[in-house]
Amino acid sequence: MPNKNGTGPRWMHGKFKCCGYRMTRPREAILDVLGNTQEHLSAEDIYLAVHKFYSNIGLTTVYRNLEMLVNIGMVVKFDFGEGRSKYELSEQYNGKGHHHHLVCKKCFRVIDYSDFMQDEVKFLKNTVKGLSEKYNFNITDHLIQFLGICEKCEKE
Amino acid sequence: MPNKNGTGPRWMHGKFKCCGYRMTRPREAILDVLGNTQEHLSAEDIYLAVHKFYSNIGLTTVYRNLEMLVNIGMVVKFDFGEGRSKYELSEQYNGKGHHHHLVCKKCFRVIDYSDFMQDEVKFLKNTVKGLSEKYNFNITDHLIQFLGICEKCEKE
DNA sequence: ATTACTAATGACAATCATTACCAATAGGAG
DNA sequence: CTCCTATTGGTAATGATTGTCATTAGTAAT
Repeated sequence: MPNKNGTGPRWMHGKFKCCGYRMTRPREAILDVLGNTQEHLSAEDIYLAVHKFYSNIGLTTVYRNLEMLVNIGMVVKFDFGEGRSKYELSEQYNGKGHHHHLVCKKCFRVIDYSDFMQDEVKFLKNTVKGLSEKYNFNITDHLIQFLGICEKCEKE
Repeated sequence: MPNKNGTGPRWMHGKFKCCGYRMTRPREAILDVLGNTQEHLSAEDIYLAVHKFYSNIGLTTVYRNLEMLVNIGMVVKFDFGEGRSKYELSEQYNGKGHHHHLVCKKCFRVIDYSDFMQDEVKFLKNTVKGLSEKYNFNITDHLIQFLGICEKCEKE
């Protein structure tokens, strides 16, 4: 599984070393799983996927590495209100680019969108600058999410 | 404590009946606590506050009622990444009006802001309409949050 | 007021995601 | 190849939230 069709985790061996981390099999496997899906995976989803190939990699290790990957900015952690976190590669690595989510409050289905970004950019530019100054707050990220009822749930 | 300085929970006796719910002491107390703070409270915070006045109200009841209040739209539940949810009265009731949050990733301090809303409104108008149509998604809410490092943590 | 019906409660146990611990293992610099 | 120490895996612990169930208390109708 590692390096499946050449897109494997060779990406960031460099990045890891820079940050003082070692490249290990669990890390390789976790990044591979995240790199080969369009879904938003939970820690357990990732554990199960990884487990098929390396049955000795433990859930604890998956959690630990996800935390580390979030810290160095390679992975983003989301809470869609399901009671467990979901993870995806950050926008430099995920092939989706900058996007946000539509979340169904009923079934928790998540739709990625990257439409209307010109409006968002305009809005953010002003707002981030203004808020940073007014509140002396070093803004590094934003979270934009639209909640509601998806097409399927609406019909029921 | 109920009806402290006249702002008590008489508000919504009507609302409750409409929805088929009964007005009970725990509900009154929970709404009172939420109505008399500017903080973002956890279920346990609320339990402790309520407990001072009515020591027989249980934590389970607090959870159950918060869930119900969220369902009927009187309370909003937030996840700021601390591992437990925070609650506040929804914007019709909280006296703050429409606002969003600046969240410190380090200490989890939360700053409410309601600045630059004209930019937000413009952005939302277009985007909500466009997304609803494109994805056949009935958008009822949005979540906008800015993350970063607060003034205090920046200094450390 | 009193009654009767059922929503709501409180105490406790159970669940489930996430973390802490610790002895054993394995990157990788030299 | 060796050594140092980051990393691991298994298990136990934690902590927020939810399920259970017998008891209590709103409230609509009498």
